[in-house]
Amino acid sequence: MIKSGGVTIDYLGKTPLWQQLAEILRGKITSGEYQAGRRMPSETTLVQEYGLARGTVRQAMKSLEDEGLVVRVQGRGTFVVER
Amino acid sequence: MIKSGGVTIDYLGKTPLWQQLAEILRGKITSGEYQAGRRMPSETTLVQEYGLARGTVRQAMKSLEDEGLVVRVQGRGTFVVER
DNA sequence: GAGAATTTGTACGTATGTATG
DNA sequence: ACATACATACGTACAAATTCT
Repeated sequence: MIKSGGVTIDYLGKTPLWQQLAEILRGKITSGEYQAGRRMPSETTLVQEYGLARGTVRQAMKSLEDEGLVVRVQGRGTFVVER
Repeated sequence: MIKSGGVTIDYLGKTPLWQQLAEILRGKITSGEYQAGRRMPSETTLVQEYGLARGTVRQAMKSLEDEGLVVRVQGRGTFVVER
C-alpha cells in the first residue's frame, strides 16, 4: 500500500513547510474530510500533528483564508467556508 | 610571541577564508570545545568573532556539514553531530 | 455571573535559506 | 568575499475573544 499524494510534510524539500501544510489542508477541504461550515483543527492541534511551529501553521491557515477557503475567528476557531 | 597552530584568520594568505574558518571550527569540534549534540555559535556570532561576512561563515559551515560534522536546522541553529 | 480553559491575534527575538549587487 | 535585503522557520510571551465549567 503506497502513500500517494504527498500527504506528509517533507522537511528537506524545497517547498516551504507552510505551503506543504496548506496543500494538505486544502486537499482535506476539497475532499470533504473537512466539511463546509464545520470547524477546522485548532492551530495547536496542527502544531502537534505536523510538528511545526505555530507561526508556520498560521502562515498556512492565512493562505487558505486568502483563497477564501476558510475564515478565522478569534476565540472561536477556523471554519471551512460554505461554497 | 608567535601565534602557532593557525588559530587566527590569515587575511593575506592563499588559503580561502572559509577554509581557514572551517579548519578552526573543525578543531574545536574534535577537541571537544564544541560538544556533540550541542549547538554551535550562530552565524552572526561567528561573523562578529572573526570579522567575516556571513556568506563566508556559511561556506565554512557548509563544508563542515558536508563532512558530516554538523547539521544545520533552519530556525534553530547548527548542531555538532553525535559520533 | 465568575473563573478557567481554549483559540486566534499580535509582537518580538533569533536563526538559517535564498537572491542580488 | 562582502553587504544587503528578504523569506522561511522556530520559540516565547502576552493580548483579545469566545467557550466551557
